[in-house]
Amino acid sequence: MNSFTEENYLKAIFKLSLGSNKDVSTNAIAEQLDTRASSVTDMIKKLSDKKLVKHVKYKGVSLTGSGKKIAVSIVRSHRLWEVFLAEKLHFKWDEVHEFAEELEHIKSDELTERLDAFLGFPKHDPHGDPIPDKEGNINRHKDITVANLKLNEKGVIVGVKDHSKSYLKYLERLDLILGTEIEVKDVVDFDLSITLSVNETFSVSISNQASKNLIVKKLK
Amino acid sequence: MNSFTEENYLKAIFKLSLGSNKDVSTNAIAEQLDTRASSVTDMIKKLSDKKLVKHVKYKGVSLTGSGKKIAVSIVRSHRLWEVFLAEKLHFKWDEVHEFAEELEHIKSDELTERLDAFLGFPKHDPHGDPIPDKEGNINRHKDITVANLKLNEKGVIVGVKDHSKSYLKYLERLDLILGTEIEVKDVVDFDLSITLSVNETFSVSISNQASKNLIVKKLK
DNA sequence: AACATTTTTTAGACTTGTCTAAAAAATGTT
DNA sequence: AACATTTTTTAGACAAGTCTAAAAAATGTT
Ligand SMILES: [Mn+2]
Ligand SMILES: [Mn+2]
Ligand SMILES: [Mn+2]
Ligand SMILES: [Mn+2]
Repeated sequence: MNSFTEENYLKAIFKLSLGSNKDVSTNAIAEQLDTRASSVTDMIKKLSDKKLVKHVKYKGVSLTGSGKKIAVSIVRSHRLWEVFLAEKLHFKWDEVHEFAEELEHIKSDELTERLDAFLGFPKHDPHGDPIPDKEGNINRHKDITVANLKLNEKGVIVGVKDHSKSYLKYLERLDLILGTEIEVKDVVDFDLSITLSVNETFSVSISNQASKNLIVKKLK
Repeated sequence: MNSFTEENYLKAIFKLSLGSNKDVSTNAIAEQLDTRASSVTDMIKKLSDKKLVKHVKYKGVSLTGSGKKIAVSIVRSHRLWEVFLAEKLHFKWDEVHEFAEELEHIKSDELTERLDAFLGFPKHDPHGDPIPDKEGNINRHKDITVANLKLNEKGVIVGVKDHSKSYLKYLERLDLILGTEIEVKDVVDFDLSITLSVNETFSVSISNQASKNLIVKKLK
C-alpha cells in the first residue's frame, strides 16, 4: 500500500506530465506540492525503489506504467467525489476540491465503482474535467478557450484551465458556468479584453487573463 | 487541528468510557487500538497537554468537555457515512465500517451537516447504533437482548452489541436483520440456546453467545 | 573555455508516532 | 507487613517525511 503522501507525489507528477512528454523536474514537483526540492528528491528515491517512477539523476522523473495507473485512479476517484459533493450535497464548484483532496485517498476500487454507478456514470466533474474510466482512459477536450474565438463566434463553456477559488467564484458571479452559451461581441486590441454576450441575455467584459482560462466548444 | 491518530485515541477513550463512569486504563486503550501501552502513555501526555483528556499518573484517563465533543462528532460522522455506504452505495452492513473508519476523519462540520440532510436525518446507522445529533446528544437504546426474553415473548431486532464481520454475516444469513420480528419458542436450560420464530415464517436456533449480542425492543 | 547562475542532490537534523526493555508504582496474596 | 504479580511510565531507538545548509552537476553567458 502507498501512503497519502506517496499518492500525492504520483498525482503531481501525472499532472505535470500532461501535454508535454518531457520528464518532470524536481523543482516543478516541489512547487506543485508546496514543499522543498530536497524533500522531492527523497521521495523520488522511494517511488523509484517501488518502481512507480523512472528517475535519472539530475535529469528528471516520469511515471512507470504502474505509477501512472495509480495516479489515474486517484484522479478518477477525486473527480467522482467532486461530482458527489456538487450534485448531491450542493457544494459550490469552488468548494468541492478541498474535500476531494482527502476523499480521493480512500482507496478501494469497489467504492469508486459504486460511487460511479450511484452518480449515473458522469463523464465530467464540476469543473468540466473529464473523469477517467475504469480502465484509465481519459477523454481530454481540446483546449479552445474564449481567447481563441474570433469576433462574432459563438461557444459553450465546457471547462476551466485555472481552478483557483477566486477565478471560479468570479466566473459564477458573472454566470459564466458550465453549459453557458457565449458570443464574442468585441475584442479590444490594446489589452485583448473581450466583451461577451452571455446566454443572449446580457453582456459582460472580461480580461485576456480570464478569457484564456475559459475552455469552450465552438458553435457553428 | 488534530491528527487522525489523535482522533482515534479520543474515539477509543470515548467508547471505553461508555456505560461505566470510571477512568479508562492505559492497557484498555492499547488493546482497543492494537498498540502498546507505552505508545498510549505517550499519546495521553500529548492529549493532556492539549486539554482533551484528564490524566492522573498510574490512575487512568477521562475525556474533558472538548475532548468528548470531538469524539462524539467523529462518531456522528462515522455513522452517517455508514448510512450513506449502506443506503446509497448498497454495501452490506458488514462492509461499511472499514470505509467509515477513514471517512470519519474528513472533518468539516459543514460536510457532516450536508450529508445528514442528504440522507434525510437518519436516527440510526446500519447496525442500529444511534447517530448523535449536531449538539452531541445520543439516544442510546436500552440493552435488552434476545437472551433476556422469556419463553413466548416477542421482540423486534434493533441493534447488535458485537460488530464483528463474522457475527454480522451470520445474522444476515439467518435473516436476523434490523426490523425483523422474532418470538422465543424454546430455551434450552443446558446451554441457554434459544429457538426463535423469525417473522412468523420460519424457525432458527441460536447459541447464547449469539442471542446476548442481539438487541431487541420487546413487543407486548 | 572559463566563469556565473540555477538546479538537483546529499548530509544531517527535527517531528510524529511507534516499539522494546527496564524502572517505578499499584495491586494482590499470604 | 512482606513478597509476587500486574500495570504504567520512562528511556532510548527507529521509520516516515520534512527542513536547512552545503556540495555537486547542469546550464547559461561571455
Ligand atoms: Mn479538484
Ligand atoms: Mn475538478
Ligand atoms: Mn462502524
Ligand atoms: Mn455502526
